[in-house]
Amino acid sequence: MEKHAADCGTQGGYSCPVEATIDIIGGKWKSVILFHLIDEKKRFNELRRLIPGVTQRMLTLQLRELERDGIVHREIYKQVPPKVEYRLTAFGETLIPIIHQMMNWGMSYAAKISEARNRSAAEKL
Amino acid sequence: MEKHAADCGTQGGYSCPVEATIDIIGGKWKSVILFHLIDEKKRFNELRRLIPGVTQRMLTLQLRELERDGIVHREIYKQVPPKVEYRLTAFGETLIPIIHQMMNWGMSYAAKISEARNRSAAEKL
DNA sequence: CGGTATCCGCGAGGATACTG
DNA sequence: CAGTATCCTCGCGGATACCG
Repeated sequence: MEKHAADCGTQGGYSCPVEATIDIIGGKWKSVILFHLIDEKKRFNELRRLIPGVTQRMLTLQLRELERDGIVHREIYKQVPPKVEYRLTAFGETLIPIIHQMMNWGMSYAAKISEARNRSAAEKL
Repeated sequence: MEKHAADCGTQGGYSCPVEATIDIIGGKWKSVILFHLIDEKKRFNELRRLIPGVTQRMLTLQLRELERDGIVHREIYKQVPPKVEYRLTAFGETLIPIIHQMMNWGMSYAAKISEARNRSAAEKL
């Protein structure tokens, strides 16, 4: 690693700072999970209900990755029936501004996307 | 579509606004491409050089998707040797705040990620 | 309730070669 | 220079079944 960081601030094996970020939140469901954890901690099946498209398996996997990366904390209550709560860690909370920005953008322009895609799909005929 | 938007502002077939956003910029290289297009338009091989990990094929594919979604514009100069420039559209520029936020986060915390991953990898032994 | 375990298809994405 | 075209692999992610 002798190169003097071409143009971005190269760190941690990424060629560009946004690459690191997308590596963390780029999973299919991660940003959505984080979105739902912003306000308050949630139980596993709560998240499942909040995210209609996700399967149990995928929710588990994505949560495990977020846990590994130090973004969410998994609290297990030793009782029957079991109870597990997920919440953002302090580190995870540093992502909130990004999620908020993504939420705002999505609310403003989600409609335009379907529009643009329909247009280009129509042109293909 | 009769449901009254559970909790997020449901639009365009997404259950959550951030889902729409990640659908646009969630591709493996899209956010990095956008990052490099923020300041000024770039030629194809310029982008290749700026993004060491990307293959020619993937760069093309990701650019085509961004073009389809109305995020980038592709300007072809009819000459030999060919010259093609990519730049953000006005719509694409609405994503700049998100990219900036991702860049800032990446610069601040990219190091912590490798750290967290190394730790959890070490625990697995 | 909150998960694993297993099987499997499909498509994202890499490698290589060729082209206008 | 800026792409297609083709082939191939790998692992994401769905479906289903079972467990503490």
